[in-house]
Amino acid sequence: MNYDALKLENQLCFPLYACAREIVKRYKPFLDEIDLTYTQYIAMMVLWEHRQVTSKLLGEKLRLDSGTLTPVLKKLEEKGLVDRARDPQDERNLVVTLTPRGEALRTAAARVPEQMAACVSLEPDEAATLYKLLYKLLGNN
Amino acid sequence: MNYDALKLENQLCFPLYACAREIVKRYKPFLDEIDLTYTQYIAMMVLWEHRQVTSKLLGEKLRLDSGTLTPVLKKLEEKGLVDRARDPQDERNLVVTLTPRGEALRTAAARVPEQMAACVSLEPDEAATLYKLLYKLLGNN
DNA sequence: CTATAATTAATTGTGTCCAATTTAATAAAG
DNA sequence: CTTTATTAAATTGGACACAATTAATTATAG
Repeated sequence: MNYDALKLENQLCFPLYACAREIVKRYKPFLDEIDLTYTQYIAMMVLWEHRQVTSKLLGEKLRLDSGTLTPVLKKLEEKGLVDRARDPQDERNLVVTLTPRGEALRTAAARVPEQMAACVSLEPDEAATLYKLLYKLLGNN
Repeated sequence: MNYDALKLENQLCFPLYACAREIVKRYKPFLDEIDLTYTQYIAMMVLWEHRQVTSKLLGEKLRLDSGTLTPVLKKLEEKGLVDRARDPQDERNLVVTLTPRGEALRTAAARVPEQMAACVSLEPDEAATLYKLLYKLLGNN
Protein backbone atom coordinates (compact mmCIF):
# COMPACT_ATOMS: atom_id res chain seq x y z
CA MET A 1 0.00 0.00 0.00
CA ASN A 2 1.19 3.46 -0.91
CA TYR A 3 1.14 5.94 1.92
CA ASP A 4 2.59 8.93 0.06
CA ALA A 5 -0.62 10.92 0.48
CA LEU A 6 -0.08 10.70 4.24
CA LYS A 7 3.31 12.40 4.16
CA LEU A 8 3.45 15.81 5.77
CA GLU A 9 5.25 17.27 2.78
CA ASN A 10 2.43 16.22 0.47
CA GLN A 11 -0.22 18.07 2.45
CA LEU A 12 -1.63 21.40 1.41
CA CYS A 13 -3.13 21.86 4.86
CA PHE A 14 0.14 21.82 6.72
CA PRO A 15 1.91 24.79 5.11
CA LEU A 16 -1.39 26.64 5.42
CA TYR A 17 -1.55 25.90 9.13
CA ALA A 18 2.15 26.64 9.69
CA CYS A 19 2.03 29.80 7.59
CA ALA A 20 -0.92 31.24 9.47
CA ARG A 21 0.88 30.77 12.78
CA GLU A 22 4.12 32.10 11.36
CA ILE A 23 2.48 35.30 10.15
CA VAL A 24 0.74 35.90 13.47
CA LYS A 25 4.11 35.41 15.13
CA ARG A 26 5.68 38.03 12.86
CA TYR A 27 2.93 40.46 13.78
CA LYS A 28 3.58 40.06 17.47
CA PRO A 29 6.44 42.55 17.95
CA PHE A 30 4.47 45.25 16.12
CA LEU A 31 1.22 44.46 17.89
CA ASP A 32 2.99 44.40 21.25
CA GLU A 33 3.75 48.08 20.70
CA ILE A 34 0.06 48.88 20.65
CA ASP A 35 -0.82 46.21 23.24
CA LEU A 36 -3.10 44.11 21.04
CA THR A 37 -3.15 40.40 20.30
CA TYR A 38 -3.70 39.34 16.72
CA THR A 39 -7.35 38.45 17.33
CA GLN A 40 -7.96 41.74 19.09
CA TYR A 41 -6.25 43.50 16.19
CA ILE A 42 -8.49 42.06 13.47
CA ALA A 43 -11.55 42.81 15.62
CA MET A 44 -10.36 46.42 15.96
CA MET A 45 -9.84 46.55 12.19
CA VAL A 46 -13.55 45.98 11.65
CA LEU A 47 -14.38 48.60 14.26
CA TRP A 48 -11.99 51.18 12.81
CA GLU A 49 -13.77 50.74 9.54
CA HIS A 50 -17.36 50.67 10.82
CA ARG A 51 -17.18 52.28 14.27
CA GLN A 52 -20.13 50.16 15.42
CA VAL A 53 -21.10 46.54 14.73
CA THR A 54 -23.13 43.80 16.32
CA SER A 55 -21.26 40.87 17.76
CA LYS A 56 -23.02 38.69 15.21
CA LEU A 57 -21.80 40.73 12.25
CA LEU A 58 -18.31 40.91 13.67
CA GLY A 59 -18.32 37.14 14.04
CA GLU A 60 -19.36 36.74 10.42
CA LYS A 61 -16.64 39.05 9.18
CA LEU A 62 -13.94 37.38 11.27
CA ARG A 63 -15.42 33.89 10.90
CA LEU A 64 -15.37 33.47 14.66
CA ASP A 65 -18.20 32.35 16.92
CA SER A 66 -19.36 33.77 20.23
CA GLY A 67 -17.26 31.31 22.18
CA THR A 68 -14.17 33.02 20.83
CA LEU A 69 -15.51 36.52 20.42
CA THR A 70 -17.08 37.05 23.83
CA PRO A 71 -13.79 36.96 25.79
CA VAL A 72 -12.01 39.01 23.12
CA LEU A 73 -14.63 41.75 23.25
CA LYS A 74 -14.62 41.76 27.04
CA LYS A 75 -10.86 42.23 26.92
CA LEU A 76 -11.17 45.14 24.49
CA GLU A 77 -13.78 46.68 26.77
CA GLU A 78 -11.45 46.28 29.76
CA LYS A 79 -8.81 48.17 27.85
CA GLY A 80 -11.30 50.92 27.19
CA LEU A 81 -11.15 50.51 23.42
CA VAL A 82 -14.79 49.52 22.89
CA ASP A 83 -18.16 49.71 24.58
CA ARG A 84 -20.45 46.69 24.81
CA ALA A 85 -24.18 47.22 25.09
CA ARG A 86 -27.41 45.47 24.20
CA ASP A 87 -29.41 46.81 21.31
CA PRO A 88 -32.58 48.37 22.83
CA GLN A 89 -34.50 47.42 19.67
CA ASP A 90 -33.52 43.78 20.04
CA GLU A 91 -31.94 42.86 23.31
CA ARG A 92 -30.53 39.65 21.89
CA ASN A 93 -27.98 41.66 19.97
CA LEU A 94 -24.78 42.94 21.46
CA VAL A 95 -23.65 46.21 19.93
CA VAL A 96 -19.94 46.93 20.03
CA THR A 97 -18.89 50.54 19.62
CA LEU A 98 -15.49 52.14 19.27
CA THR A 99 -14.58 54.49 22.13
CA PRO A 100 -12.52 57.68 21.58
CA ARG A 101 -9.60 55.76 23.00
CA GLY A 102 -10.19 52.95 20.51
CA GLU A 103 -10.40 55.49 17.70
CA ALA A 104 -7.18 57.11 18.90
CA LEU A 105 -5.35 53.80 18.59
CA ARG A 106 -6.02 53.79 14.87
CA THR A 107 -3.17 56.15 14.07
CA ALA A 108 -0.61 53.99 15.83
CA ALA A 109 -2.10 50.86 14.28
CA ALA A 110 -1.77 52.32 10.79
CA ARG A 111 1.95 51.70 11.01
CA VAL A 112 1.48 47.95 11.51
CA PRO A 113 0.64 47.03 7.89
CA GLU A 114 3.61 49.08 6.69
CA GLN A 115 5.96 47.32 9.05
CA MET A 116 4.52 43.92 8.16
CA ALA A 117 4.90 44.48 4.42
CA ALA A 118 8.64 44.49 4.92
CA CYS A 119 8.37 41.10 6.65
CA VAL A 120 6.68 39.26 3.81
CA SER A 121 8.99 38.26 1.01
CA LEU A 122 6.45 37.83 -1.76
CA GLU A 123 6.33 39.84 -4.96
CA PRO A 124 3.14 41.90 -5.36
CA ASP A 125 1.81 39.55 -8.03
CA GLU A 126 2.56 36.52 -5.87
CA ALA A 127 0.76 38.10 -2.95
CA ALA A 128 -2.19 38.82 -5.21
CA THR A 129 -2.27 35.22 -6.42
CA LEU A 130 -2.03 33.89 -2.89
CA TYR A 131 -4.82 36.22 -1.79
CA LYS A 132 -7.08 35.02 -4.59
CA LEU A 133 -6.40 31.34 -3.98
CA LEU A 134 -7.03 31.65 -0.26
CA TYR A 135 -10.36 33.35 -0.84
CA LYS A 136 -11.26 30.71 -3.39
CA LEU A 137 -10.56 28.05 -0.77
CA LEU A 138 -12.58 29.96 1.79
CA GLY A 139 -15.39 30.66 -0.63
CA ASN A 140 -17.21 27.38 -0.64
CA ASN A 141 -17.76 27.03 3.05
CA MET B 1 -4.94 60.16 6.45
CA ASN B 2 -5.62 57.07 4.39
CA TYR B 3 -6.44 54.00 6.43
CA ASP B 4 -7.06 51.59 3.53
CA ALA B 5 -4.10 49.43 4.53
CA LEU B 6 -5.91 48.78 7.83
CA LYS B 7 -8.99 47.31 6.20
CA LEU B 8 -9.55 43.61 6.81
CA GLU B 9 -10.17 42.98 3.11
CA ASN B 10 -6.77 44.41 2.23
CA GLN B 11 -4.88 42.04 4.50
CA LEU B 12 -3.09 38.96 3.26
CA CYS B 13 -2.82 37.66 6.80
CA PHE B 14 -6.53 37.42 7.39
CA PRO B 15 -7.53 34.96 4.64
CA LEU B 16 -4.48 32.95 5.63
CA TYR B 17 -5.62 32.83 9.22
CA ALA B 18 -9.24 32.12 8.31
CA CYS B 19 -8.28 29.51 5.73
CA ALA B 20 -6.10 27.58 8.13
CA ARG B 21 -8.94 27.35 10.64
CA GLU B 22 -11.43 26.48 7.92
CA ILE B 23 -9.34 23.58 6.64
CA VAL B 24 -8.81 22.18 10.12
CA LYS B 25 -12.56 22.39 10.59
CA ARG B 26 -13.14 20.44 7.38
CA TYR B 27 -10.76 17.75 8.58
CA LYS B 28 -12.64 17.31 11.81
CA PRO B 29 -15.39 14.88 10.71
CA PHE B 30 -12.80 12.61 9.08
CA LEU B 31 -10.39 12.83 11.98
CA ASP B 32 -13.20 12.16 14.44
CA GLU B 33 -13.56 8.75 12.83
CA ILE B 34 -10.02 7.83 13.85
CA ASP B 35 -10.22 9.77 17.12
CA LEU B 36 -7.43 12.24 16.39
CA THR B 37 -7.31 16.01 16.61
CA TYR B 38 -5.61 17.87 13.80
CA THR B 39 -2.43 18.45 15.81
CA GLN B 40 -2.32 14.82 16.84
CA TYR B 41 -2.85 13.84 13.20
CA ILE B 42 0.12 15.80 11.85
CA ALA B 43 2.29 14.45 14.67
CA MET B 44 1.23 10.93 13.72
CA MET B 45 2.03 11.69 10.08
CA VAL B 46 5.66 12.24 11.00
CA LEU B 47 5.67 9.05 13.04
CA TRP B 48 4.05 6.99 10.31
CA GLU B 49 6.84 8.11 8.03
CA HIS B 50 9.75 7.74 10.46
CA ARG B 51 8.49 5.37 13.15
CA GLN B 52 10.76 7.05 15.72
CA VAL B 53 11.73 10.69 16.25
CA THR B 54 12.96 12.89 19.04
CA SER B 55 10.59 15.47 20.41
CA LYS B 56 13.01 18.13 19.19
CA LEU B 57 12.98 16.89 15.59
CA LEU B 58 9.22 16.51 15.65
CA GLY B 59 8.94 20.08 16.87
CA GLU B 60 11.12 21.27 14.02
CA LYS B 61 9.11 19.42 11.42
CA LEU B 62 5.78 20.66 12.79
CA ARG B 63 7.14 24.07 13.79
CA LEU B 64 5.79 23.59 17.29
CA ASP B 65 7.60 24.05 20.59
CA SER B 66 7.62 21.83 23.65
CA GLY B 67 4.88 23.85 25.29
CA THR B 68 2.51 22.63 22.59
CA LEU B 69 4.07 19.28 21.87
CA THR B 70 4.43 17.90 25.39
CA PRO B 71 0.69 17.63 26.08
CA VAL B 72 -0.01 16.35 22.56
CA LEU B 73 2.54 13.55 22.91
CA LYS B 74 1.24 12.65 26.37
CA LYS B 75 -2.22 12.39 24.84
CA LEU B 76 -0.97 10.11 22.06
CA GLU B 77 0.78 7.99 24.66
CA GLU B 78 -2.44 7.77 26.70
CA LYS B 79 -4.19 6.48 23.60
CA GLY B 80 -1.50 3.85 23.20
CA LEU B 81 -0.39 5.15 19.82
CA VAL B 82 3.18 6.08 20.81
CA ASP B 83 5.78 5.38 23.46
CA ARG B 84 7.69 8.18 25.16
CA ALA B 85 11.14 7.47 26.58
CA ARG B 86 14.38 9.27 27.28
CA ASP B 87 17.32 8.59 25.01
CA PRO B 88 19.85 6.61 27.11
CA GLN B 89 22.67 8.23 25.10
CA ASP B 90 21.46 11.71 25.97
CA GLU B 91 18.80 11.92 28.60
CA ARG B 92 17.81 15.42 27.56
CA ASN B 93 16.18 13.96 24.50
CA LEU B 94 12.72 12.48 24.47
CA VAL B 95 12.34 9.70 21.93
CA VAL B 96 8.87 9.10 20.59
CA THR B 97 8.18 5.74 19.00
CA LEU B 98 5.19 4.40 17.14
CA THR B 99 3.47 1.46 18.87
CA PRO B 100 1.88 -1.39 16.93
CA ARG B 101 -1.45 0.22 17.67
CA GLY B 102 -0.16 3.50 16.27
CA GLU B 103 1.08 1.71 13.19
CA ALA B 104 -2.25 -0.03 12.80
CA LEU B 105 -4.02 3.32 12.67
CA ARG B 106 -2.13 4.18 9.52
CA THR B 107 -4.43 2.19 7.26
CA ALA B 108 -7.53 3.95 8.49
CA ALA B 109 -5.74 7.31 8.33
CA ALA B 110 -4.81 6.74 4.70
CA ARG B 111 -8.41 7.45 3.78
CA VAL B 112 -8.31 10.95 5.27
CA PRO B 113 -6.32 12.65 2.48
CA GLU B 114 -8.61 11.07 -0.12
CA GLN B 115 -11.71 12.32 1.66
CA MET B 116 -10.21 15.77 2.12
CA ALA B 117 -9.26 16.11 -1.53
CA ALA B 118 -12.94 16.10 -2.36
CA CYS B 119 -13.47 18.96 0.10
CA VAL B 120 -10.99 21.35 -1.48
CA SER B 121 -12.28 23.09 -4.58
CA LEU B 122 -8.96 24.02 -6.15
CA GLU B 123 -7.68 22.79 -9.47
CA PRO B 124 -4.48 20.74 -9.23
CA ASP B 125 -2.42 23.59 -10.68
CA GLU B 126 -3.97 26.07 -8.28
CA ALA B 127 -3.20 23.81 -5.35
CA ALA B 128 0.37 23.51 -6.59
CA THR B 129 0.71 27.28 -6.86
CA LEU B 130 -0.75 27.78 -3.40
CA TYR B 131 1.58 25.16 -2.00
CA LYS B 132 4.59 26.87 -3.52
CA LEU B 133 3.62 30.33 -2.34
CA LEU B 134 2.96 29.16 1.21
CA TYR B 135 6.35 27.50 1.41
CA LYS B 136 7.95 30.60 0.00
CA LEU B 137 6.32 32.62 2.75
CA LEU B 138 7.41 30.09 5.35
CA GLY B 139 10.91 29.85 3.95
CA ASN B 140 12.46 32.98 5.27
CA ASN B 141 11.71 32.49 8.90
C1' DC C 1 38.29 18.71 37.28
C1' DT C 2 34.99 22.28 38.08
C1' DA C 3 32.41 26.29 37.15
C1' DT C 4 29.86 28.11 33.37
C1' DA C 5 27.31 27.76 29.24
C1' DA C 6 24.26 25.49 26.24
C1' DT C 7 20.64 22.29 25.17
C1' DT C 8 16.21 19.94 25.77
C1' DA C 9 11.69 18.99 28.02
C1' DA C 10 8.49 20.23 31.06
C1' DT C 11 5.79 23.69 33.41
C1' DT C 12 3.10 27.94 33.98
C1' DG C 13 0.08 31.53 32.60
C1' DT C 14 -2.55 33.92 29.08
C1' DG C 15 -5.27 33.88 25.09
C1' DT C 16 -7.52 31.85 21.69
C1' DC C 17 -10.65 28.30 19.05
C1' DC C 18 -14.52 25.46 18.80
C1' DA C 19 -18.41 22.11 19.87
C1' DA C 20 -22.14 21.77 22.72
C1' DT C 21 -25.20 23.55 25.98
C1' DT C 22 -27.70 27.18 28.36
C1' DT C 23 -30.10 31.52 28.85
C1' DA C 24 -32.67 35.23 27.26
C1' DA C 25 -35.29 37.51 23.87
C1' DT C 26 -38.04 37.67 19.75
C1' DA C 27 -40.79 35.64 16.07
C1' DA C 28 -44.13 32.47 14.26
C1' DA C 29 -47.89 29.28 14.45
C1' DG C 30 -52.14 27.84 15.84
C1' DC D 1 -52.78 35.24 23.20
C1' DT D 2 -50.05 31.41 24.21
C1' DT D 3 -47.14 27.70 22.88
C1' DT D 4 -43.38 26.59 20.00
C1' DA D 5 -39.56 27.69 17.23
C1' DT D 6 -35.81 30.60 16.17
C1' DT D 7 -32.12 33.61 17.08
C1' DA D 8 -28.07 35.61 19.58
C1' DA D 9 -24.75 35.69 23.39
C1' DA D 10 -22.78 33.66 27.01
C1' DT D 11 -20.97 29.67 29.29
C1' DT D 12 -18.49 25.30 29.73
C1' DG D 13 -15.05 21.97 28.72
C1' DG D 14 -11.28 20.29 25.99
C1' DA D 15 -7.29 21.15 23.12
C1' DC D 16 -4.06 23.88 21.33
C1' DA D 17 -0.32 27.80 20.77
C1' DC D 18 3.20 30.44 22.59
C1' DA D 19 6.23 33.34 25.69
C1' DA D 20 8.75 32.86 29.66
C1' DT D 21 10.58 30.23 33.22
C1' DT D 22 12.38 26.08 35.42
C1' DA D 23 14.76 21.71 35.82
C1' DA D 24 17.75 18.31 34.27
C1' DT D 25 21.46 16.92 31.46
C1' DT D 26 25.45 17.52 28.65
C1' DA D 27 29.20 20.27 26.71
C1' DT D 28 32.85 23.59 27.17
C1' DA D 29 36.29 26.70 29.03
C1' DG D 30 39.72 27.67 32.04
